Amino acid sequence: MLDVRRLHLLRELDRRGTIAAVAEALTFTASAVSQQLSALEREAGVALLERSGRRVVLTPAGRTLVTHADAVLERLELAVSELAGAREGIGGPLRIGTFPSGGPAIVPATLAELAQRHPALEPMVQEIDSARVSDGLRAGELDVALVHDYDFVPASPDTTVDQVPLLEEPMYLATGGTTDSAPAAGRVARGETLAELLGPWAMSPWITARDGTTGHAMAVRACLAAGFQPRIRHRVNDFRTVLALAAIGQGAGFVPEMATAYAPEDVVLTRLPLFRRSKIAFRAGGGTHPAIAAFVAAARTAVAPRAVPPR
Amino acid sequence: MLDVRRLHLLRELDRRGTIAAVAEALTFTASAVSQQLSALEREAGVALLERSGRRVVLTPAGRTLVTHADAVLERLELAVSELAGAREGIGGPLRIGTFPSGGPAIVPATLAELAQRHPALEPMVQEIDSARVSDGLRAGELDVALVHDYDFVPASPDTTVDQVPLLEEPMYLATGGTTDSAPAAGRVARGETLAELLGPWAMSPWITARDGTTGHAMAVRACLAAGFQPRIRHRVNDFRTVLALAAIGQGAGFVPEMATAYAPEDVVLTRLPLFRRSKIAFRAGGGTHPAIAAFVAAARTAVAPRAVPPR
DNA sequence: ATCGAGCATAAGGTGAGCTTACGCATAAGC
DNA sequence: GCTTATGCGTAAGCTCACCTTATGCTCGAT
Repeated sequence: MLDVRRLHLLRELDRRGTIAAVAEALTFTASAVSQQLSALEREAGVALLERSGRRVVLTPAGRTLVTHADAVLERLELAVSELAGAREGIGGPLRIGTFPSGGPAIVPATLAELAQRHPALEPMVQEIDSARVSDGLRAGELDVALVHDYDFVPASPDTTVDQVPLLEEPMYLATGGTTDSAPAAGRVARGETLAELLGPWAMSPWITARDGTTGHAMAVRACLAAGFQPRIRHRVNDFRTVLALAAIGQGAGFVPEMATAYAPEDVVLTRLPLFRRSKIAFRAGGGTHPAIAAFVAAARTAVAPRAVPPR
Repeated sequence: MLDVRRLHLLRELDRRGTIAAVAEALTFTASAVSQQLSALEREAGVALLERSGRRVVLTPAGRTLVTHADAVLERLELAVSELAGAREGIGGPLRIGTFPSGGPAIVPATLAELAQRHPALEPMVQEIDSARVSDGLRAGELDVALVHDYDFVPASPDTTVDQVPLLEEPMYLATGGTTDSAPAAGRVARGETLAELLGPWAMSPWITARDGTTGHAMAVRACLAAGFQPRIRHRVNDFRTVLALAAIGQGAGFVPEMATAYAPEDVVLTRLPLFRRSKIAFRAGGGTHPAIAAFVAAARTAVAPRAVPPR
């Protein structure tokens, strides 16, 4: 019988790319991982990896074996969830990951709701980039996470992670009355196309999230879709800072609806036909875990009435 | 993560009923199994077994966990099969179980076919009662097995074992010309009902397979369906012996079509609307294993043209 | 050319998991 | 009713699988 712990290592190798990274993620030495993968190859009787430069890559046989590993581990996760359901009461630690802007807006309300319903639960919140969430979930550093994606930035499909929708917010264009190169017209009416709404700000400086984030990618691609390449002047992730900068005429930026509550008086907000979708992610098979189900329910209550209705 | 080896033990406990039986089957001591199951309960955080007299029975949580164990182990079996497919060439030992009457008829022809196609394969044949086949497969003592069932004796469904049909044979009634209480009529025409065909022999002595076999159960139930309780005089499994006894007027018996090739001259054979279905069984998920697929193909060739056409 | 990253192997320590030994409870047998 | 056998659990000890440390090799980058 194939050793499932070793299959787990192979799966992580497929995801993370190097033995060293797998070892680091699972707090082993690289030597231990290398030895176990060698043992797995012996069990399998087929070459699963081959060296490529100073790294290793999976052979076709190795990659198909990873798909089986995914299936096995998902089923084990489901079993764990059902066992947790069989234990009476919901309690213990729950490791929650959240994208940074979820911190002030969604998380506190959710945790308050959760604490009221399940006092024995010990939530542990940790900010984490959406891109690193799936690694964190698989490594067991997280049990559940708030993530989001935007139009123009499709989330990469990942069979090891399940997601349920939580919130769908329109994005707003934040601009100031006295922007360097602002058009003459002030507020623009709703309902027009993205190109029409963003076009007037084509020559304006822009405020986006930092490079490498999905927010940054969204901003650039939205502007490209509107027909121009944005000149990015400021790169900040915090939406309150974005709003403050826009208010003093330092450029145009995108903010989600949630952040508009913090908008200064003199910022001009234009609703865009562009959406940010917040979701709750957890390990595939973990949806039936009572603590995770409780978190989902609490989050939905906390963001109500703006929540996406449960399927 | 739940330990899959322990889940395997739990599954075997569910199937075999006692820890001692599991230990015996997997060549452990009962103590080792007991300790591992205790550890599994600790992992699970829920009671999985409880004592009942001097045995243990699974709790509801334990039973649902077994269904997950089945799924996980099936997927692992599938993974092993695909790995074997990735290895070039088919070779190594193949442990084959067969019901006793399959020995002379099907097995040699299949093995000859198999040896011709895959000389590196080392088939190992072992007679085994159909009732014990699924235990043998799960314990790894067998890789593939010839089994059969009869009308009136439904095979118990078992999700851990997959089966493919091989052969469907009519059963024949074997009688002698001078049976103690034979009816006047000799050979009976085909196509009549079971009651009409068996009825004349209601008062005859009968020759059936030994108690506790499916062949015995089939005989009794067929006679009951025909409206009488058979008086069983001889209990032998070997169909050639059944035919010889019937020929000398010692009673009526059932034989499958395959056995009719060995019928003595003076035995009377009557085709019955009653069938024996031979199948090939293997561990769930093992159907894609190249050696098993090769065995199935060879067996089909060997029994052609009487084989059930592949689906 | 030098250095660092990444992987593999050798050698050694340690804990998980096995066996043996024993005790207890229950069911069966006389 | 007492004895016996069966089945399970715990205690103690041993062994080997698996991890760490140490070392070397290869490849790519500066």
